[in-house]
Amino acid sequence: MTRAEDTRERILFGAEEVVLRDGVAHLTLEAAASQAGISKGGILYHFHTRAALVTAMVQRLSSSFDADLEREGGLSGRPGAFTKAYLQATFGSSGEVAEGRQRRLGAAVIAGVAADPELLEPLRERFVAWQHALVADGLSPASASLVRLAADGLWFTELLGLAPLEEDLRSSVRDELLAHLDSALAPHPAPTASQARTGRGTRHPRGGKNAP
Amino acid sequence: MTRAEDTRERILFGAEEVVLRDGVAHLTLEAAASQAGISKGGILYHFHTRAALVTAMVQRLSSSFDADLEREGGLSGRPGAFTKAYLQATFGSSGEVAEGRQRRLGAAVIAGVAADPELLEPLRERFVAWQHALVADGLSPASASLVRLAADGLWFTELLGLAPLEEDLRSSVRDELLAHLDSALAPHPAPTASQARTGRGTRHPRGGKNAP
DNA sequence: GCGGGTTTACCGTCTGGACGGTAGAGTCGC
DNA sequence: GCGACTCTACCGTCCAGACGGTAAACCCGC
Repeated sequence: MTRAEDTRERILFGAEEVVLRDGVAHLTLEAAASQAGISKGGILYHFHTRAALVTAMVQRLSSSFDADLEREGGLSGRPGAFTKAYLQATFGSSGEVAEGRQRRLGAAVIAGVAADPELLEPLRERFVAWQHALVADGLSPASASLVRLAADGLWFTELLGLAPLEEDLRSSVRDELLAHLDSALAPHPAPTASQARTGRGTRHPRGGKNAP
Repeated sequence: MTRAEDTRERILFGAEEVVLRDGVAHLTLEAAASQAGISKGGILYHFHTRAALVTAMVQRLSSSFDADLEREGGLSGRPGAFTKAYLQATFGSSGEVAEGRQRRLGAAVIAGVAADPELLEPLRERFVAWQHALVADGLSPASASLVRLAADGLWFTELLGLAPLEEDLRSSVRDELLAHLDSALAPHPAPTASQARTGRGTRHPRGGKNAP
């Protein structure tokens, strides 16, 4: 049991490694095998088909993000907590280590979409669930969705290396999103003298339903 | 000439079609060929190698977006114009038609990253240029980048079908981003009576450099 | 506590098919 | 009749998956 699960982990880890290093096109069973220090037959014992391997990679990704959300307090039930957790889980606390992990996990998506779009189905379902949680988080749906889009955008651009933001700009954006989030939490803040009201633009714009 | 360019277009169009319908894995020369109503040899006349085909798809994507930016007035030089154009070009004016086009063009990215990450190099350069233009657009770098991330996030989630926003939520978010953008343009708005001031949260947070 | 049987975990080889790319022979407009 | 364009074989390679084998781990009656 422990033995087998350990090997499984090594295989998944190795597969991610291959994708990041050589690109998805080079993710063959043999490549993943040798990366994990195992034979091709060995891989096929754990994953009956190549698609099964990729699926496992994708599932690993979404459950990892779920864990992050919980660790960031997204399930506390406090209004805005989920959105904030979504933001923090994506932007990460310390950018250095997190980035590698983000990219590592993103490799799964790349592998998934490359192999066959329908392998992303389980991931799609998770995204729908997250979107549900976001719009029902106590903020206006638009504000929560805005935060989500920005977070997803960050992840995406860093994943593909499409002009990812520099460290300091990145944290400025995060701060700005956090501020936006706070202001969206208190739409009618009974303006207390000098404390600037940051509201408006975030009064509830009709009760949005959620993603398809 | 016209004849050849026409065929070239048909090939690129067909290739996108295949990616969207069957997934990147099925984008073979033969598949693209038969989609374009041509033979494999015919394709190889126009694109000496498969990589050349994918590269052309990617270039088509970025120049198309550049055209959108210009059409949206992004090159007017007015402060904030580029950021606004970036936003509008991504969110599109009418969501129906635009979405198909977005996905169609996104197919190129998928194809690129799947085949070989380094085929995205030209696209990376474009992204860097856009990011440059954004941070130098007259708003705070963080505000401009925030808008960019949200736009990229929208594109990405719609591309992969990862819980894309519904039509009305989508436009709510766009409106909120536009409001954010306006407020970032006028950081010290000399509050004119009842007109709500939407500022703060966007005062310039140090002069961020731009992406690597 | 030992031998026979079963399961688990893995290995190495083989094959059928797909795919990128090549060679060369048309075809057709000008 | 030339050159741009397109076609039809064809080759070599690569890879997923099948398959048969092996060796250790684990029962389990006795």
